[in-house]
Amino acid sequence: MKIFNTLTRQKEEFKPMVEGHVKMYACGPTVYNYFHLGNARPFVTFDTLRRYLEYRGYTVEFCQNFTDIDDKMIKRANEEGVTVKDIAERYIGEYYVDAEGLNCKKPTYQPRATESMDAIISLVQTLMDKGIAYVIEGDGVYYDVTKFAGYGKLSHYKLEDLVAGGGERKASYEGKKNPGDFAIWKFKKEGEPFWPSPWGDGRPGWHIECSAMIKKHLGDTIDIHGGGKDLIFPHHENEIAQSEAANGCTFVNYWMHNAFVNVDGEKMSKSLGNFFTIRDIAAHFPYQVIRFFILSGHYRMPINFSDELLKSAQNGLARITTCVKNLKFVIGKNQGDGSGDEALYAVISKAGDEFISCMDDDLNTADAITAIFNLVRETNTAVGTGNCSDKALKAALDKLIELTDVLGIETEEKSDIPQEVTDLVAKRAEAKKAKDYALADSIREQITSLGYSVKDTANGPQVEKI
RNA sequence: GGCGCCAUAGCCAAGUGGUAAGGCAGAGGUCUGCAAAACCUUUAUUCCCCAGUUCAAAUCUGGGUGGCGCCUCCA
Repeated sequence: MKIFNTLTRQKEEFKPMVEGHVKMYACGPTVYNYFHLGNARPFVTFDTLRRYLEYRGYTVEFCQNFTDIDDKMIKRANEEGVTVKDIAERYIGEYYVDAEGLNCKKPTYQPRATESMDAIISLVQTLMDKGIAYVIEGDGVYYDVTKFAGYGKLSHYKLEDLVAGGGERKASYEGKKNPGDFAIWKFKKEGEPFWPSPWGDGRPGWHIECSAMIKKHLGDTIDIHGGGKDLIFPHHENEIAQSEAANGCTFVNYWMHNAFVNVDGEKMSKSLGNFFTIRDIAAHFPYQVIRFFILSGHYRMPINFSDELLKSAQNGLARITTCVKNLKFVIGKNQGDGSGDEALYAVISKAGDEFISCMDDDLNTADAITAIFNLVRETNTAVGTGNCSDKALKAALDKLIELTDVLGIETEEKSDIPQEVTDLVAKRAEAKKAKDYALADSIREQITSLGYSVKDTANGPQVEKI
């Protein structure tokens, strides 16, 4: 598999440290609110990567954190007059509602910053011991970026440029040795939660959390680290600085960054106020459609969000799910002689190969979906000609479910048809047989009003929940 | 000012040196009592513009134009 590595800015052959085993980390949410579509993109992307690696036989240790202590958490808690912990508990709960809706598998480890204080303090201590961090009285513990030679290697920013300040930069220089220095421990302020530390009560800086949690759960060096592009600098650059300076070894072998979700061509973000939460979108479109929409473009390309595009994704996904439904319906009823089996098996095998080669190419889900669509079309044709055996059709069905499952797209339906509906379907079939179409149509209306649809096929009436 | 990304049909979107995938929407047709689903046909002599390299470029190089992002919390 090839992965585009932000560090080298090229696609590289992916080789995990230990054969057959992958350690990966993705930055999780700051739990002060519902998450929006832009936030969802990395969750879905890296969940898909994880699923694909597992599909290819790797054992994956996947860690995704919860940032449950930071300025926004505190602000939110103060606004509502509750504790930071209350806010965290609430939005971690809400996170799971949406993440599960989007069919993101639970990561192997989901550490919370507030439950990782030992690891965080220990890492700060190491940086202090090595003379890389320093204390600013009444402020916090800071990282001296000039003490790490590799600073800037991920973002490809030069320290001079950062120091020069590039016009827009408004970093406070007060007390800091260099403008690029950043807080790894912030001393407590009135009304803020704090934890004891050797340098004074306080709370961790944002960047140190990830470094500490990665070290604790995955080790000093990991295979893959992912996140949104906007985290490259300063967040991930700082993680490298902290971890490599402290541990004395390579921190991450492959850095992956997804592009943004745009609205009218502009980045969806909380500060611009042009964001749509997953919860809101889910009120209009099924979660599966949202996931499918995210995966319909390559993760390093920006995608635009609009109602029209979601609708288009919904129609496209329906093509796949309809195919699965139709297959399930026809298998067992079909009288095919098997003369088309060989051709169908070839199509199934080809689709599987194509899917893998697309995904191997830097997780090209857009192309992988094309492989699925090709399988759908060929399968529909096979069903239409009616010359395939149940066994071959079942193989097509299995392959469709297998491939969509790698993408985290559910095609399985669990709804049972109530007896009442089944009876009506039978009644309608009789009416049709008697050519009493008026009655047949009125029964269909009854079925529809009960929330089901019935369509006539060569293999009899097919019922499904609307 | 520094660093970087993007520009392909009505819309979305792959392809990144070998002669334009796929999806949505539209049109026509087949099937069907009707409906639904499905299938077939159809929609870019051409990939923002200009120049160059090459037998060959949407793909490489240079220069434009337009849009976006990071450098500050941000997925």
